[in-house]
Amino acid sequence: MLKHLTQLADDHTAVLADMFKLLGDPSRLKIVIALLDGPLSVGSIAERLSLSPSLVSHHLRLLRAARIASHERRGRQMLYSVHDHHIRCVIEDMVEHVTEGAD
Amino acid sequence: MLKHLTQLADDHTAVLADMFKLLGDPSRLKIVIALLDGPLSVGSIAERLSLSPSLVSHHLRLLRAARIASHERRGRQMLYSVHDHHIRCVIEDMVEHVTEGAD
DNA sequence: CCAACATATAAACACCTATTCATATATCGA
DNA sequence: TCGATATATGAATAGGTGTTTATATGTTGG
Repeated sequence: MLKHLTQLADDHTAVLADMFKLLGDPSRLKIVIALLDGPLSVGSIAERLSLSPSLVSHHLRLLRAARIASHERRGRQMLYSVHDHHIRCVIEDMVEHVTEGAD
Repeated sequence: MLKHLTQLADDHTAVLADMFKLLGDPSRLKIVIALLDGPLSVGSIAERLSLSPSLVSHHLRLLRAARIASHERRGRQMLYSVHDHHIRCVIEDMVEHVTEGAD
């Protein structure tokens, strides 16, 4: 178990940073937040967020590679979901940080 | 109060994304993690992480602007600290996501 | 005031990445 | 199988960004 964050090895922090970087793009963050509400197809995400299906697909591939999103085929479409609940915690904590910061 | 993350306006998610983007750089993330252990001067951060003081100063300016870090003068050096506790939560949650993902 | 130290700032560069456009793959209905 | 739909992939590009180098600002002690 990890007691102090300072014990993190360099390559671990690199992986961590990669995760944060993925959430650091507005389009991708919106996609993740949309997925938190429940599984969605590529097309419905694109429509909701006014993004091209191609762009959404690109982003989803990265999110999948980082285990942030998972996918499952449903007919001719792909249903994407958020892989685990920690992502929701991460985002909610950051929302609190931002809203508290607003004086 | 915010019930669902999907209620976030576009400009709010943009601010959120900016926060994540800041943690998305390895050097900056290491700086933040180092600061979680307690206040540090620019020079000591640079020494600890083997980064140039100039680079550390650059990053700290961005972290300050995002209210992730705060600073206070102590003699001729500046003591930097993490602004609030949510940042620690965010990072710890992400650590859990990453370590769980490793099968 | 002056030298030494600590931090900040500015410009420049190399690298990365988000987006678009075009094309490919895959699934279903007829 | 064929056309239509849904998603994925590849190349190309424009804009952004981390890092370095050089210089400036500010603080302490003499």
